[in-house]
Amino acid sequence: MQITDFIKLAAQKAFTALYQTTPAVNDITLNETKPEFEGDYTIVMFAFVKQLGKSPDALATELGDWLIKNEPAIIVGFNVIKGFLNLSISNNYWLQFLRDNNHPDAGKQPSNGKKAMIEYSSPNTNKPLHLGHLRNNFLGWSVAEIYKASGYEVIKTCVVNDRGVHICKSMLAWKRFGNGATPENTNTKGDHLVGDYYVKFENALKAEATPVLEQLMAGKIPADIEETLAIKAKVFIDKLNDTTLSADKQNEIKEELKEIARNASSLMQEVRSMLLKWEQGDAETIALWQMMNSWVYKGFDETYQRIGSDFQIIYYESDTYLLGKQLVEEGIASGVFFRKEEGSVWIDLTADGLDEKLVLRKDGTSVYITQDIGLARRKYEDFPMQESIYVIGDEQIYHMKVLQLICQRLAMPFAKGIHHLSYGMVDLPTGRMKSREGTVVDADDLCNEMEQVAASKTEELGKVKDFTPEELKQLYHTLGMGALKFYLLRVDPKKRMVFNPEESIDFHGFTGPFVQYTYARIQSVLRKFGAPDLQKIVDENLLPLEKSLVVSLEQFGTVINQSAFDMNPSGIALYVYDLAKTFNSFYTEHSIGNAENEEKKQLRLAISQLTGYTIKNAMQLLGISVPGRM
RNA sequence: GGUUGCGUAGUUCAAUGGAUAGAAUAGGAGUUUCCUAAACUCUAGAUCUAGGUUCGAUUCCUAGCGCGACCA
Repeated sequence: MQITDFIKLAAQKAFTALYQTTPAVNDITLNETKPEFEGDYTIVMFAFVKQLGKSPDALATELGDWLIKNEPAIIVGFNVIKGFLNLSISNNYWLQFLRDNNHPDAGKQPSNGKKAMIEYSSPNTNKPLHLGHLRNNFLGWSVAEIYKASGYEVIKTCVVNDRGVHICKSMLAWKRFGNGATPENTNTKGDHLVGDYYVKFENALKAEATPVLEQLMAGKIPADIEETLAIKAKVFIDKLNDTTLSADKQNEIKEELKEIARNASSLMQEVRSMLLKWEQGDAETIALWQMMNSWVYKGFDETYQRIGSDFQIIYYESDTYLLGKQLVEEGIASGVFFRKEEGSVWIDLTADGLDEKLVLRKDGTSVYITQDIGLARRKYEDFPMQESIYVIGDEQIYHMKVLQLICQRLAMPFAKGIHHLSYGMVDLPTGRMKSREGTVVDADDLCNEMEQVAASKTEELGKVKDFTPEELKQLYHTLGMGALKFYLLRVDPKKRMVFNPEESIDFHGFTGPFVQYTYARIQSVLRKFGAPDLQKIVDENLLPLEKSLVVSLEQFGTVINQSAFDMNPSGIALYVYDLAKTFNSFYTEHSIGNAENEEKKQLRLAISQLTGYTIKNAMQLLGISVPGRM
């Protein structure tokens, strides 16, 4: 049991014994004691003052007295300051903790018998991965590791959006401008090659649509435009003549007209007919689609391997996009959905504060949510889990809310365990990434850059002369990825964040490499002095100076559980950085070699070793590896 | 327009309703006979505005301002 849980339970017993009232454990506020006060843990008394009709200080004193009398082995002293009860934990407890936990699995929790599925990454097959995907991947991987460490059986999954308009655009451009280009004959990574043709398509589309847009903006509707588009265009053109509109509104209208111009183009018509052919199973189209997707997958695999990402089950949208229709039919029968007169099918979510939501069009085709319902069911059939976590950007919060509600209405057993781990967009210091303006940061390029900077900074320091080329390559990879992952994971996922390229490759301060450095430093200590001999440490009074570090080490299990509960790796990053910092600070001033006596030396070695284990395990939860030397 | 998220040092991030709001970085001043100076020690600097709830509010509530997202 963690010491914090122990104290809370003890305090609960104390309340029962002293005041015949038993507060819930969660209502007892327990903090680490601030360094300027004496003690290890602090109970805040104010919450109980009113109910018990005593002053905070009187309560604290009575509680403290009871605790040292009834738990003398653990709680050995207390002081009361303005309603805060500061408790001192016995040195012997901490020493025993060091003895019991000095093993490589430090901090990991036993199995809780529950299963969780984590969906992350979920790329489109028309473009290479970019910075936003990296945040997604790192989050998904990390949360999976955190869940494992807190006792879950975890399965990682990925949903590949491999069909639809976007990939048809790349296919069409390749057919038109490709001249038989392949990844091999152009020496280009497959996902990048397909992405290049997507860009070529967009450029060609722009060239075709611009003159049309200019006419529309001038109030003219071209004669060869499709009728439905012409009607729509007229509506917006009329609005455009309204001079009282704000600049924002005018821009909105301009965007609408742009969309119309794009849709009116021959290129978009071809894309749509290509998608239709795909849906009808046209052999030539399918073959092209398979070939280009296979290029993309090969490219993705390379990137995934490099950034450390894998999946136990991969779902392809082309396999699953028809799922869900059956469930809609069943839902109509059971009254969850209703059919409107013109034939479309809806669900009424007004009782939950949302509106009515379409689940099947009047022509019987599905919408996104239909597929997602089907896939949710499929996932459960493949892996009956209690928790189903979706790592998806925060622009889909509404969509995910709807999905969960529908699953609940359909009485799916896992519905309550659906969590949307939403994360904010990654911005650049100059603003948001825009593909149209070419400011998107490519994942492969970024990884290259991180490793190069790691190399040049390391060489500057000149400490790696005895490394083999293979070791160096490995080290630069470890450091570069460590910096990148730590930088993206240290921020609360739900917040939008700024990615500053220069800051991300900084190796000082609150960074991955700082923690990696501390680990390497500890390994160096252990190489020099050997493993600690715990049996040699018998005097518990040696501990006080190093206690803050031991207290932090003991906290690791609590931090894991909290991070799992919040589905937020940033707590781990904060924790491991703080641990590394405390270690560095202490052992820069108090060297192990100069310890006053052998017992003290062994104690410091033991703390160093456990710190090493803990750093390694914590970093593993972030998907970051640590070098033995650097 | 409706729904929703976010506003904290110059900058990037913290703070289950708790003690004097923490870090990092940039700025200023120091520390290399000693296990890794990619380190350490000082120093200066912040809660968008107005109300409310509370013994106590960065946190909860209401309104406003600013930025974003989603929906039509």
